[in-house]
Amino acid sequence: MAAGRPRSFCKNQALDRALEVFRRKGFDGASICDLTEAMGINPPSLYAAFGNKEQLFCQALDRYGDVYAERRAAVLAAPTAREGIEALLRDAVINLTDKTKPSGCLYVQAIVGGGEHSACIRKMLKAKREDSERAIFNRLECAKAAGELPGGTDPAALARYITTVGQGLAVQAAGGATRKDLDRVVDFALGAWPA
Amino acid sequence: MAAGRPRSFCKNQALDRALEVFRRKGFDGASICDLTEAMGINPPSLYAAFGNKEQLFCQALDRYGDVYAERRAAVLAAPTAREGIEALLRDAVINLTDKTKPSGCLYVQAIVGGGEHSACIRKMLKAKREDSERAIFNRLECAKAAGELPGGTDPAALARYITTVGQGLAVQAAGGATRKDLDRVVDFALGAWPA
DNA sequence: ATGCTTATGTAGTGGTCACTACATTATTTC
DNA sequence: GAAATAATGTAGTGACCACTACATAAGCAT
Repeated sequence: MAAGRPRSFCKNQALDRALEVFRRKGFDGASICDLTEAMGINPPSLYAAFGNKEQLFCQALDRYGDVYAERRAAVLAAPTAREGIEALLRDAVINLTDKTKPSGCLYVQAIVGGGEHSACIRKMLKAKREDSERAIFNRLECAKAAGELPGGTDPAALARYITTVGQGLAVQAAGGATRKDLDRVVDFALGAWPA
Repeated sequence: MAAGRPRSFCKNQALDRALEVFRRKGFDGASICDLTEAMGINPPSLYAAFGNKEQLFCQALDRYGDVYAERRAAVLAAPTAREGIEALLRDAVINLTDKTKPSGCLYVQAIVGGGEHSACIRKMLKAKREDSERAIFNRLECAKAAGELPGGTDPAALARYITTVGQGLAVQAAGGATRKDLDRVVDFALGAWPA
């Protein structure tokens, strides 16, 4: 069994480059030419390594989601749920307004943008969205069990509210809002915390 | 001076059809063929009446914005700011989840989606966004003057928070959230109202 | 070294894109 | 009715799209 010529580029690094292009131009707006140029490879290498444009997008979404799932887990591990959620939103603001990258969130863009994605992409979007909301929900349920939340609080609804605020922040960032603007939004958003 | 052959279609109705296509497919995803088919006209008529694809999109955005500006003004006219804002968000939920139309908001989609729009489109998006936030801000300032809000409240920040929640709702709707889901989000969001 | 396997670079493929030339038709003005 | 004007339908235009055929290069096993 022979092993063949080795790949001359790092798959994850290429994915990160592709992700940036998708983030800046959207799925439809990003051409294979844009992508290959940013990734530093030629079309046949892209297709050999990633399948096609949709599958490349899926893999970029997957990687992007994994990276942020780690951060999410880290900030949610704060002593109290309230601190964890605040950290989550503050962290989101920082990421969304990071000037070294295109503003906004790839997930929000993919959900709202195109609209007619393939089944593979829709599935991935749904899964990652649910992962995120479930992580928040779990933290809240845990908090409720610990007596941090009033008895009447619905953790699922609160989780969805927090998710919605996060998505709103992503839209704001894409529209050019500053970090200061968004931090004040977070201040207000946390005012909804059940007392 | 002669007047020429009259246009055989209603410009506003054609704009509404175009708007629906853009809303469903996004700017990049909507082809001229998609548009002309939905509008019931041929390409030369489209170009003669609207200029080009970008200008058509601009005009669709303009019309869309005007329609919702009216609704906004109507609901914000409620006796108190708190009632007005609640009505605004409840109305948004209803519109965003209207099953007879593609879910979501064209503005949010345009802001978050593509990314590399022409100057004309970016200008329009910015203007409409500011119109919306200013309408909320004005209502809040008026409320503050009337003693409805605590002295320390920053109407600009509150207006941005409300706008952000509305944008988050649009993302949720685009992602398939139900009216019930979003109404519960609004319940929480209003919990942030300064006391 | 030779054969096997896999990645790479060059150079395209058909298809669709936004957009338009042109002849024709419909309407108003004179 | 004739001239002027403007919208319409047919049928394209070159450009760019996602994607690939093919010859070559680079590594491993023997």
